[in-house]
Amino acid sequence: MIAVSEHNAPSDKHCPHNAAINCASCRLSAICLPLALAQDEIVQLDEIVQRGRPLQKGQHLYRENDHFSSVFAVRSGAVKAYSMSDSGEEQVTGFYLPGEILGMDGIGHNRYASSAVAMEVSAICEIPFANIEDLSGKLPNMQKHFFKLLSQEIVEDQRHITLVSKHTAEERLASLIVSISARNARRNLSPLNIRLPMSRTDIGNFLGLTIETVSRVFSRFAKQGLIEIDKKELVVLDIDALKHIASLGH
Amino acid sequence: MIAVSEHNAPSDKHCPHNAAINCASCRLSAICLPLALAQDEIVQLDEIVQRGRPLQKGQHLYRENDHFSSVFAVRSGAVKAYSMSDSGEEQVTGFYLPGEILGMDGIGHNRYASSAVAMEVSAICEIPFANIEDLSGKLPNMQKHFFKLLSQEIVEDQRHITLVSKHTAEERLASLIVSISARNARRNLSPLNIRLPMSRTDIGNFLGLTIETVSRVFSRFAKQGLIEIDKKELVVLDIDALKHIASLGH
DNA sequence: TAGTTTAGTTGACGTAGATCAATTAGCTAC
DNA sequence: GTAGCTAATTGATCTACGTCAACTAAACTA
Repeated sequence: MIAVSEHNAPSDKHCPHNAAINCASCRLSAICLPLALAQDEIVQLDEIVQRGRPLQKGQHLYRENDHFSSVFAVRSGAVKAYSMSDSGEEQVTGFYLPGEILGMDGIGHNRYASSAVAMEVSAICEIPFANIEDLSGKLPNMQKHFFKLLSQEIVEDQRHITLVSKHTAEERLASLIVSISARNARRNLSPLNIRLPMSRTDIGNFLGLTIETVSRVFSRFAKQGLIEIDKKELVVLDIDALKHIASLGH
Repeated sequence: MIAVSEHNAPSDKHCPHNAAINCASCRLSAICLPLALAQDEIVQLDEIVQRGRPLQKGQHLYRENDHFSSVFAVRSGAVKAYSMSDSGEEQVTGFYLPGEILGMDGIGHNRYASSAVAMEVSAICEIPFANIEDLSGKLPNMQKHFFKLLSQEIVEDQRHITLVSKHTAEERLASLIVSISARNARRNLSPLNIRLPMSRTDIGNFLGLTIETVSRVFSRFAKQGLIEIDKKELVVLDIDALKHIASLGH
């Protein structure tokens, strides 16, 4: 099936280190950090990127309150970020797919404001932030891009606030499906055949719903012929209807 | 009363332009942009800051989708940011008090993602972002500070997501009161005698509640002896109890 | 192969907060 | 002074989603 996340692809499974020897040759370069840089600048970025062993499912990339030192790019797999409130309940703050950057919440106070854990086997690029700051002083493109990245995360978080505070369960779930579909498309994966890397619990937590409500809404969408869903395998049958539901007012 | 917002102070009302001839002498310098800069760097910041006429209540600073060019610092008064969803409903995304920076949501796509409107007569400093980028290239302190500012806004937005998706009406409102109280304290205003610059409608919208629920919770807090409230005049009687409620789990 | 654990589904019922509606109190206009 | 507004409060009722509980089906293990 075309939509299976690429961490299952042989290349990643058998030689994860070779999957991207450098940023210039990485197949995510068009959507990841190199996006904003010129050829010779990518070389400089490349020198500071660290490519580690792949993370196993359940392994943490960093934990809330850890000393902040790096941001991370997902190369394959999927990562979940979550924070713990004073009262001990978990809040999933984001899902990160290949080409996406996480860890930027640590810049403000030199400590990560959230924990990040692999939801499946994942290859990760680590970029020490001190090096990013140096490079940003030298390369205006780099500085501009990071300002943009941070600002875009603000905008997304504000959209998410609207989603969870003003929208129904159906609108929230439709919105998540549409978002994942669009992010799949950006990576040249099928936007209609999706393997959800996260559990119902994570989805519910992220959307401010219970697992039961998530399950019921999935069932309702299936009954209406908008999707087919079997555990984590999701087939989108009517993306336009979902987009319409996602953009509905309350 | 000590807690009245300083836009009512004669100095601001009668000579708003003299209130801060430059950043170095501005009484908000300890909490605003100059915070992170050395003396000689503040001079450079000062050269790019534009201090305009005060905004009247209801006047806009910028509107959603306007071309992005500047970020703004509130010098006196209070500003509300809000965005309009596809479906036309308003979402209040933040309240900005003196010393606070807004407009950074525009960096990512060169258009403001929200509108900003004065909730009362407000003096505003405008800082063209192109100049900030230039200056950030030259002054590492400046670059670092802006990265931090952006990151902190991300962290705050994520806290707000938790607030509206996992907390009760009482916890949300207690949280807002505690936040405004703390921000008053930062400006050396009374943390217990507060003049709320925003309407019940704005509070409800910001917290994901209806105006009726906001009103009822205020009344309940008053009945419990935690606050006294008369329209926009709020006296905090038991800040510890409010902090406790604000940090409660769901 | 049965026994336990974990993720997900579905149903019955309860509740926090929304909705609808009536009332009050300032404010402006004339 | 009173008519018309708008912001806020308070009460009565409704409902979307949460809670509690029973059940199914993988997946793990011993």
